[in-house]
Amino acid sequence: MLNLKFIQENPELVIAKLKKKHFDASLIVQQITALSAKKNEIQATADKNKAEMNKISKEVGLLMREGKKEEAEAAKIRTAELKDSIKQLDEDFARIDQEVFSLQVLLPNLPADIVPEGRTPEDNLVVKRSGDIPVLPENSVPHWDLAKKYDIIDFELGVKITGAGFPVYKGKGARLQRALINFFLDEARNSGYLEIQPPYMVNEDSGFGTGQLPDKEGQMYHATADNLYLIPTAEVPVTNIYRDVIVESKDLPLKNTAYSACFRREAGSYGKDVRGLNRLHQFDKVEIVQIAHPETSYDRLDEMVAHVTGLVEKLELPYRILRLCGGDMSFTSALTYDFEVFSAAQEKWLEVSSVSNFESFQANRLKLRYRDEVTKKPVVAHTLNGSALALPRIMAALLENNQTPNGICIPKVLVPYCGFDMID
RNA sequence: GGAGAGAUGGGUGAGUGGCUGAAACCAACGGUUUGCUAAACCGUCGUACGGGUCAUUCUGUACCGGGGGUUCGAAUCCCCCUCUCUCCGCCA
Repeated sequence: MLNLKFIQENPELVIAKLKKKHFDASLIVQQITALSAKKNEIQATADKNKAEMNKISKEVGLLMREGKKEEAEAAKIRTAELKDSIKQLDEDFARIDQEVFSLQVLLPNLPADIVPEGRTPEDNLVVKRSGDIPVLPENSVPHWDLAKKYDIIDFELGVKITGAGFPVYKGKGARLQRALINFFLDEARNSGYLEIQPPYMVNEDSGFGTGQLPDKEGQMYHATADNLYLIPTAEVPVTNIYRDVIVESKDLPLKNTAYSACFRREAGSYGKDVRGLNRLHQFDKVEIVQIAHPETSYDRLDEMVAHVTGLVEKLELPYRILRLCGGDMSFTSALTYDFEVFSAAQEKWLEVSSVSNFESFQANRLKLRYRDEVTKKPVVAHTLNGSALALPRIMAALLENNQTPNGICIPKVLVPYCGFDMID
């Protein structure tokens, strides 16, 4: 969420910047500034009353000790009135504070200046495109047919055991998954990321910290008996490591990576987009997360984009990098680059990574700060994260693009991880 | 699942109604001393929100797991919740 003081001091700027996200913030901002002013006024009065109350209490204590009981009783007379007033003011304050907060969380993050104008995915800016679209042999088929042909992924079996969107990987399919996970984790470690193995279930506080709660609970699986949520991405548990933490400035940037299974309800998804591996309820992903100094967070973003670029290039997949336009960005992001690989049999680009700088938007909620080296005061840090990478669509593109009449070729870089160079 | 104990600042840990935003020690930071390191000594050493000078400062309030209550006054007493630990049971 946006910082309250920032909204109060820059209402016009907030409204203007959010126009790029096609979000009309004028009413909310106006309500926030009006309520905040009222809130401050109430606090001033309440604090004054509390100060007087504290003073009286102290006096009563002294008088009692001196045995001046009557004077003490006299001093008490005023407290009843003050007490009522304080109670009322505190209630008003809490109510308005809650109102301000619930308005505050409605405001999306401000897009960075270089975010392109636009509303739909068509308006995203292609900043890079690399790799040749493969020419597939005759009778080439999409990955779901390949999965069946070589018996490496069984979608029907997943339906039997759990339901749609929970595939069962078998044999070389399972081994290829495992190879990809290890490859991605090793690459991240070589780029300086600390490997983390996080919990797959999180509590409400964590869901709130990264912004899944309160509004996006419909996208998470909820274990109601224990009130825990299955993670939709490792971003949630990993970023929450730093919830309510003040880190040392010299320790920035903090770089973490984690593999996890990810669970998404994907309520409302349907049609050809969900065919095969294109959209699943459970999938594997290696995530990279950085906690950065505000002044250098965009350098860190570039570094993360370069890291992901290295991955898709080593996998020899044709890819493009998009800078998302204002209308296609997530609520929480200030700048996002999407990576898409070309899936040659489906003949379409598939999103395999999304790398974002959230600036202080997440950190505000998380209360994640660093201590400034000069002022020694806590300052809100910047958070960034990206997929590096999500497996299913990588798998889809690898299977489709590398199919030959004799089987599916494994990219060289994965052969040592797989222990085979061909699925046949 | 059953029984018991507990939750205090970065850590250990004192504190059972006012002089406690909180002892002491450790860690950290700054300094003195020193050829260097160490030791010793001195000092600093919470967060949030608000108000005034808006520059370094000054000041009010809140916070001792969370919420509520008693009281002029609560870390301290009462109630509820959450979590942690120990023992027993079960178990990868």
